[in-house]
Amino acid sequence: MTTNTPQQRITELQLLLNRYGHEYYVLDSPSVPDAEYDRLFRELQTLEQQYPQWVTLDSPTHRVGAAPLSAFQSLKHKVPMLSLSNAFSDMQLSTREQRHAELLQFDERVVKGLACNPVEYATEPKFDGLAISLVYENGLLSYAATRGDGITGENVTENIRTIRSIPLNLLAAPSLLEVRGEVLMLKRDFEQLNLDQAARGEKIFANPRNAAAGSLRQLDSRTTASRRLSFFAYAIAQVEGVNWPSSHQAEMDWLQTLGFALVAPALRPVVHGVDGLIHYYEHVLAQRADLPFDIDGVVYKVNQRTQQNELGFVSRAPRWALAHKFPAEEALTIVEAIEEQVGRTGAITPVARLQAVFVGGVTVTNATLHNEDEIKRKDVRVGDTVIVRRAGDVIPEVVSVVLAQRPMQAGMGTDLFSPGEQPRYPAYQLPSHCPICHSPILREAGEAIARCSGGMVCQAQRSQAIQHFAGRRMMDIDGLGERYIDNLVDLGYVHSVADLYTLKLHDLLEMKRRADERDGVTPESVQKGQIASKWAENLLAGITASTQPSLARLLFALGIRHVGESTAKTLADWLGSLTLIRRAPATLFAVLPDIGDVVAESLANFFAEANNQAALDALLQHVRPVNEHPPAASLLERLQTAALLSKMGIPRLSELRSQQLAAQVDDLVKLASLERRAILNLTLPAEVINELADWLEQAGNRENLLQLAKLTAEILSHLPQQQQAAALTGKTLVLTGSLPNLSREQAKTLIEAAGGKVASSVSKKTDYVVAGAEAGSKLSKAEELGIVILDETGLQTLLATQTP
DNA sequence: AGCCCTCGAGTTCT
DNA sequence: CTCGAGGGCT
Repeated sequence: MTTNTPQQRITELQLLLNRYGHEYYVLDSPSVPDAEYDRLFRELQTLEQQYPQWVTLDSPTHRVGAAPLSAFQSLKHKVPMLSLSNAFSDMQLSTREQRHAELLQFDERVVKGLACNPVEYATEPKFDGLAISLVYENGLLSYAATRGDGITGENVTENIRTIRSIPLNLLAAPSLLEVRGEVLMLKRDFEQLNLDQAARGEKIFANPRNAAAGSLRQLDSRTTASRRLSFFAYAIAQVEGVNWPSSHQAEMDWLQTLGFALVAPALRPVVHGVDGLIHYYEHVLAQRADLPFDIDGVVYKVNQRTQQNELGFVSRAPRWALAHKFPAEEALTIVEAIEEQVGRTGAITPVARLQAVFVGGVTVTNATLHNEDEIKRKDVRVGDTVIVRRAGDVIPEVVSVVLAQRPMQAGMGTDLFSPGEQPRYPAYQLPSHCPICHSPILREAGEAIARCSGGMVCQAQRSQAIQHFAGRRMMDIDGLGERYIDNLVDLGYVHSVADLYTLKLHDLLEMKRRADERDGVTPESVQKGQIASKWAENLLAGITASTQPSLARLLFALGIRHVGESTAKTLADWLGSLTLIRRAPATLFAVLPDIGDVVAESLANFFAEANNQAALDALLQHVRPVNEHPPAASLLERLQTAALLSKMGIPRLSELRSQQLAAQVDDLVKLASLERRAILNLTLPAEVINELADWLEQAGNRENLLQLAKLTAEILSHLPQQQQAAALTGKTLVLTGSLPNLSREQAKTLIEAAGGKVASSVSKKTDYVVAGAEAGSKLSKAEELGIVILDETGLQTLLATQTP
């Protein structure tokens, strides 16, 4: 061996070890014995310790992990990690057409969209692991992130570095490359890990997926390094510096030459037409158990990129790809009881308590039965043997009852009970009264869900209202978990959300002590007391930290029916202040975008309730929304008399007629004060006039109109004086494809800030379409309709233009 | 009147 | 994640 400088030797060892590692972990064909690898590895470690100045980021020694983090940082994806549409095959059905109905539909849509048959599809197994995005800059792994919600993930770079089958530097280096793939644990590594864990008396993982997730979520990457994780690439999200390969298959082949691990080519063939897809599905399903890793289905992608672009996206999923899931694993168990849960809105949900059964990788003991009709349809009874599965691989569900195994019923000659006795296995009956507060349970006509009528009288609803209030997306009160809320409510320390803000340290400690006593938990020692007081201090800090929410969060936190995160934001953005919102009539709410009659009524009803107003007053003693502002300038056009009139629910008053009417009585006050005679003189079709006159004479309508008029005048007077319209006031834009520098969210925020509206689909009313890379069908539609199409620069220019 | 999409609400387990 | 309901558009 030639002797050279330590620096040269370090580089040499790094290259060698990276090559051997690649052979071992990616190609699965090592060219040197493990002992030789270990020897070189130790030599490199020693040298690097002596000469830390020559250690590089991509050194294989970095794979042993770095110092622990205190938390993962969140990281915004440059290109969102989309999800795929799902299809299932119903194995119960006999003909191929019935079994694969959803798959056939997919192919049909693709064929139609491309005018090409048969279409060339790239296939691959659908790994049951964790989706990860890897970003390489000039060939070096610069960061790695989890999928998260698809927009924002967590920075797990340190942990990812320890995965041997992920190259730290690429064999050829585009200036930028973002690769998507799945981190998972091979079955054999999972089994070995559990053996090791058991030997050390540590926790056993339920399945490879959980083991992989648990390992990747370690804050101490040295732990991750000790677990054997694998990575398989399946997509490219960004490339710069070289041409983007022209097909999915070419992308994959290229990734392989760069050093990424892929599944064996036989498992990812390119097939033709729907027959090819079905054949591939059956083929993979048959060998599922023999694969070295868990999969939960297969994925089909239109192979040619030009065709992918042609098909584009529907909302968040590409139209050119489909995840075809295998039927979920099913298991038999017994229904031990059916109990009712009471939700935040009083919704009564029957839940089956099941004899514990292992299915789909976890032990299931509960399964929702959704509602009364669902139970009736499936006829689930206590004592029944049922088939359960994890729907969408997450939520357990009762598929059906095995009637043949239902214990014998009355009159069937059973020895279970004597003649004349009630049948022991009666059909399920929804209780008439709430199990918690005993208020009547009511079910509105046409609704699937029955609700407890107790409102805030019901302790279940009260404590869940508080839980909702404290939630992360609402007031975000740290340290206030479900159990503590229940205790605080049960023991009478908290009756409504405002009470949270007057809690004192000694209240919390006393509550804790009483709860422990009640539950028969004896406080063991002083130490335990310290833990409790630590918890109490944290909670108080969390409560204090929540006193300055945004208006939208506060509105969402109130838990008004039909008002979620997005509606709360609409209200906050358009109306701007709680003072206005809490006394607005339904019609004003209904004027806002995406708020119709039902939501508007729900809001008005909430604020019409004296108790709610009082609770809100109490809350405002402690909490102040920080970002209240005057109503949005663009509210003006929505408040024009004609717009309001068409929202008033006056029979026969269409939008057009509303405009005609508004032209004659330009103000609601005037209209409200008109005598019947005067109305009859208006120039509108006779039947409209009559209906209008009748409507005005009906109880309350005239008053409503006046109230609305007064409020409108008041709002108008609060609107910002400078009628300098923002650049995009009243314009509707549609975004399609991905923009080079702006995420969808950012673009949307900018457009809205300029007074524009972002719609999801192109129609005649669309003013501009902003198209980026991989723009889909929305672009072609825009072209058809002759709508102005902008790129990102065009959008920026437009935003910068101030129309007077 | 009917279709498509988005939003809200409910749920399980680690 | 999934269902159902509400809202907006054709």
